[in-house]
Amino acid sequence: MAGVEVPFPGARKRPPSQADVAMLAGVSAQTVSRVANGLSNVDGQTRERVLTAMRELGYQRNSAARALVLGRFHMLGVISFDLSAHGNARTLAAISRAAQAAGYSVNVAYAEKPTEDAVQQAFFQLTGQAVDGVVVIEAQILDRQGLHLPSAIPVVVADGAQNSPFSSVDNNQAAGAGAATQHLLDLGHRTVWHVGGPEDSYSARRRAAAWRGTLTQAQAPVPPQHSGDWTAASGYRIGTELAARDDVTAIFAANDHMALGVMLALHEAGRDVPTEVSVVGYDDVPESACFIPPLTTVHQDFEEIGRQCVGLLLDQLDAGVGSAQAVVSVAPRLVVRASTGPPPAA
Amino acid sequence: MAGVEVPFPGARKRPPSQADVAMLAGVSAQTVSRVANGLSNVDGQTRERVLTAMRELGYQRNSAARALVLGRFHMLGVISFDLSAHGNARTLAAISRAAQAAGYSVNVAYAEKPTEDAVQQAFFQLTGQAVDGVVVIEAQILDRQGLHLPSAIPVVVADGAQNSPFSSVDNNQAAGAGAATQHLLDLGHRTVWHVGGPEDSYSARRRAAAWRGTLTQAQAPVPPQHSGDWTAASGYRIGTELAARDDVTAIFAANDHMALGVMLALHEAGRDVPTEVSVVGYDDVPESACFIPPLTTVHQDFEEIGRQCVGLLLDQLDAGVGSAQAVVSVAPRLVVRASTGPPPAA
DNA sequence: ATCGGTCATGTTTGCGCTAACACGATGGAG
DNA sequence: CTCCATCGTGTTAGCGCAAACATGACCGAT
Repeated sequence: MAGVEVPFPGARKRPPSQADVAMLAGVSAQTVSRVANGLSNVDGQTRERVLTAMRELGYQRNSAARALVLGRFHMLGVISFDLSAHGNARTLAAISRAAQAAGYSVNVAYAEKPTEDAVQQAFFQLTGQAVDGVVVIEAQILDRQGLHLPSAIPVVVADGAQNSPFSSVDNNQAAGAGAATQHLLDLGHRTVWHVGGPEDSYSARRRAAAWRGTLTQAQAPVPPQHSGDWTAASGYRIGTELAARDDVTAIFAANDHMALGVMLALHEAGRDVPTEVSVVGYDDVPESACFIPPLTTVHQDFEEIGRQCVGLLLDQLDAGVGSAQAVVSVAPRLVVRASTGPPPAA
Repeated sequence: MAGVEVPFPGARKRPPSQADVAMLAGVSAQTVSRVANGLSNVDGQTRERVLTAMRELGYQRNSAARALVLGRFHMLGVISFDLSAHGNARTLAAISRAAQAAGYSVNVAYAEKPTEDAVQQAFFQLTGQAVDGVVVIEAQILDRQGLHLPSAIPVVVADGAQNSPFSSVDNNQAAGAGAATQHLLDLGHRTVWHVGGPEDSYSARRRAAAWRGTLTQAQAPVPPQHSGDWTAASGYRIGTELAARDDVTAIFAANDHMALGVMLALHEAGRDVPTEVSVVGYDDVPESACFIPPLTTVHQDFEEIGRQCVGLLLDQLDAGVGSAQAVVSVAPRLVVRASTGPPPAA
């Protein structure tokens, strides 16, 4: 009997607005706005009445109207190419969490292939959908300045090219890959073979470069590099070749899944891990501790990556887009398990 | 040197509006709107002039203003609990793809735990951020009607409870788990042991129920069920127990990662797969073909799930929220690999 | 008592867009 | 040659919100 407007099915075309709440609470719409925004200059009793009215009507701010008037959307865009890759999914989750904590939502645009066209399209989709900033996960081609950004929108690249014109956050891949290689050398291996990721991936390139650099610095011979496509199947294929060579005693794969494929190939060739061949991966996917044998690998802190991405983006938003370009590196950590050991006695 | 306005740093406070384009093209804002929406009743030459002006200014529709006036946001919300789980990440990717194809964006809300509070909060975040519909991935507690939805918003549940008040899309888990169990029985195993997922997961419950049902129907004894938490580590822990029992010759794990842990435990206990013990997983994660040995498992079509989710949501949007509740089931497929074989000769 | 200052609240305005309507020009039917 | 439908285009209004400004009540200091 009171003014309680029960939303019965089918009725109520539009959700309640500030005006509705204002009417019910007997105040002006502006006062409702002040309460909704938590401004201090509202009388305690008035605020209570407004809050009650809000609850009664189930009022929620219309974010479109709010965005329209503020010019800010409180939404971040994420462009990703392959969410079935563990690292990318984890990074997205972390970005989402960090954004949520900062009061932002995350809008995901999925680009099938990391071609320039696809990225361009994803950018349009996002800016068209009203985002305040964009994170690109594992961008491979963003160094091409050909990207025509519709407006001066902040962009942060996660695990992308380091020479890109954008701020970037990534794992210190050089440190991780270097530690992995050095670990094998320290065990006494004469050299380390590398199963790399795809050539067009900057992550893969940086891991390979660090592998090569570490070998060179240790004056170890640098074996020819093999390149897979991150999948276990490609690791298996390359592993088959490597298993056939007696002089291969240590293999560093650019990710855990390829390492898994390598180990299967070694197993089928009758070469034991780690007594005959040592294998190291990269990523520390949760199940790598249960590989046969448990895999020595490099652990990455995706949560930190996500936090940093969102942090940089919000910084740029506050400081204006022209602000300084930042490059943040997150330290990885070598996790030693049972897949590595000293080389067989020569 | 033409009128191409290059966005130089710091300049240009606000992006161009329809009015700006209209000015440049010498038409009214309404005509620009018509062109932007692809309406037919615009003269060819006029359209060209407008399009040229749009390109010159780099015009993009302001989706906030558009949403404000239309009451539609062209955005779908997705609530997810654990993106590091392979299936969830794949489902999200598929939803994103399908949504994009339908002209919708995807807003991801990450709920840490599938508690009612967290879901409620995620819902508020999404509806507050202006979405037209919501997909909940792997909801565990949505049967509680206690969920207080802010408005009559379409909701579809992917892989959640089947008795929920919402439309749902999921894998036909009964068929998949049944096929896995039957496969082992057909090979001659007297019975099949089950390593289940967490008790509060509907997916896990349904797989376990189908396993039990298949055994019962075949008049095979039903061994006690063990429950893990989807991780390889929990599979390993349970696998250690099972490996100690001589009467265990066939194990069906509720996902591939737990199967991996089980196989490691069997390996360490000196029990060979598949000659002594057969193992089947669920999910067909891409790397399961490279487990040692390659894993027999159940393949799920995540793309189809994503498509169906988006389809149902858009149907509800068009038909009104009161429309019929739909339950869609996507058929899984048993993939037989090297981890299963006949039991050892008794 | 008078004044400037503070506080709570109301009023006005416009963000960018599209639905609805208005209007003039054209064209075929009568 | 008139009439009305059609077509291309312009005009107006309002979506829900918050910034800017306006108002009036109250206060302590003079």
